[in-house]
Formats: sequence, C-alpha cells, structure tokens
Amino acid sequence: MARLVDVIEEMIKQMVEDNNGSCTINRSQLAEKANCVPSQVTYVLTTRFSSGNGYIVESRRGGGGQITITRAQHVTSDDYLHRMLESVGNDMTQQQAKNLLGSAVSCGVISPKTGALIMSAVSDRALSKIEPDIRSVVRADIMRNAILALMIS
Amino acid sequence: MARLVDVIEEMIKQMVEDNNGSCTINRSQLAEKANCVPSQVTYVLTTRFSSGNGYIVESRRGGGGQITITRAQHVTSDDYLHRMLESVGNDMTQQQAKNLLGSAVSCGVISPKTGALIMSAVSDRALSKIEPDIRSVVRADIMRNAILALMIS
DNA sequence: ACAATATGAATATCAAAGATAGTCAAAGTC
DNA sequence: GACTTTGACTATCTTTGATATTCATATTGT
Repeated sequence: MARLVDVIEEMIKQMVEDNNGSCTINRSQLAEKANCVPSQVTYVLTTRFSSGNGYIVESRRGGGGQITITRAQHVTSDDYLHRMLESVGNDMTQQQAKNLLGSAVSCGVISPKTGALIMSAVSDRALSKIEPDIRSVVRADIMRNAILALMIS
Repeated sequence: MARLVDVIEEMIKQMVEDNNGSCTINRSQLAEKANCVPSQVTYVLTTRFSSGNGYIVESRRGGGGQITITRAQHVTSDDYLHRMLESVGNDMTQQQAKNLLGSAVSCGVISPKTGALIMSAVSDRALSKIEPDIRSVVRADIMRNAILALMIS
C-alpha cells in the first residue's frame, strides 16, 4: 500500500513535469483528489519540495488562493550555484555568508551588486529582531532560497 | 476561477495604459461592468494601486463623483527606490512584498531576476522558522536592507 | 438676490462573512 | 524513534453590505 506522501509527491511532480517545470494547484482540490486532509499536502510540500530539494513553493491564501511549485533548472553554468546550495548547512553565521558570497563574486558567478544585495538580506542588522538562537538557522533558509532564485531566473 | 480583484486590477491597468498613464473612472459603473459591489473597486484600489505600487489615486464624491488613477512617473530609479523604502512600514506581508517588487520590476527599476531574488529572501518559506508574530516585522527589515543595498550599489 | 438648508448622488469606511492556505500537536504506523 | 496522518485552530486574502461622508444642485427664508 503506497503511502500518501508518495502518492501526492508523484502527483505534484507529474504536474510540474507536464507543465514545463512549474505548476499551480489548489490545496483542497488536490487533497480531495488524493483523498486526504488538506494539511497533508502542506506536509508533502515542506518535506519533499523544500528549497533543499530544488523547488520553490509560493502560495496565496484567501478566495481563489493557490500554491505554485517551480522546479529549479540546473543549467550547465549553475553547477557552482548547485554546490553553493549544497554547502549551506542547517545554520550559517554572518561571516560564513560573507565568505560564501565573496567566493561566488570573485568567481564571477554572481555580480558584486547581487552579492551585496543578498548580504544585506542576511545581515545581522536585517535579522536583528530574530532571537539569536535561531538567527543563523533563518539566515541559512534565506540564503538557500536566494541561491535557488538565482538558479531559476 | 478568476478572482474578482484580478479582473478589476486588469481592467484598470488596461485603461491606464490605453490612456497615456492615467484614467478616470466612475466607481459604480466599473463595479457594474465587473459585476460586483462598488466597495470592491475601492478594495482593489487600496491593495493594488497604492502609492507603494507606483500609482496615485484621487477621488471626488457627490454628484458627478469620479476616481482618477495615475501611474506615477519616477524620474530616476534612485527616486523610485527612495519612495519604495519609505513605503515599507513597520511590517510587511508576503503579498505586500510581492506587490511592491512586482511594481518595481514592471517599472524597470529592478530586473525580474533581482525581484525574484529579493522575493525569495522574504518569502514565508524562507522565514518559516521565525515566529509568526514577528515574521512580517523581520520581512520589513530585510526588505528595507535590500532596498538600501540596491541604492548603494 | 443671498445665504442657509435640504436633497440626491456619488465615494469611503468598516466590520462581518466567506474562502483558502498554514501551523501545530496528538495519534498512528513502520 | 522517526516519519506520516489527521484535524482543530489560526492567519491571510477576498467579497459583500450597511452606514457614514462628501459634493453639486435645488429649494427655501428673508
């Protein structure tokens, strides 16, 4: 008996592949199709389509709400970014971020401007309201999402 | 299922573009055309045509009342970024961020790539580890820092 | 004629209801 | 013990409608 997670994961991946690397779903509808509660879809998305897995997930609530899943495309020159992504661990200090971005800039993978932009987003200053004990975890999350955005666009 | 907000937003944008960056509407008439209550038009104007989105909305009540929507012309991108920075309040929802960046992209102030990059950094997904009650405050912090980075570089 | 007021015609506001998606913890499964 | 499944509760966005506000014009009192 196939697990629900696997069924839903397959359904979504199918839709993404059938649609040029991106698809938009309605959570409740998909849940009904898969015969499960809506939050199960959310669970699958967070465990199988996280940024670490190479996907970007965007959503909107409210009337006509929807979820869009996009697969990051690995083009040849994205190898560096790919490794960069993998090298982002569970947490990341400001200094680590600076080093990582500095390397990418000096390799010409990203422009100095882009480097400065991302650095500003993960700086201690930008994250000052976050409790110190989870700050570097959030920083890693943001960094991963930023790298994915670079890979996609 | 198209959302009413999207339909009305499109109608207004079309009229603005068809008319050299500015148009004057009659709220009740537009509401009738879109098959909705008049206040829905007001809602669209406040959520999609705010000054943060690069529009100026003026209105008059009473007999012959009307609403004029004008696309603000931002002379320099620096100017635009300045206004953008000012329009970031104490907190910011994901949707607000998306609107703000979308406007900047469509005005050509930032590239789609940069827009996607910043969006990824302030997405709910990137900030999921932050407690919900301060998440939008942190989002605003990051957004402000990112805009500053754009202004500097 | 003039000023004050009443009337009708718009738009603004705000809160309630509706429609989705997210969160989290408890229970279940392997 | 880690992963999955469920569902009650929460957060966010949209839609609707009742009420308030504003403006132009007509009417009235002197």
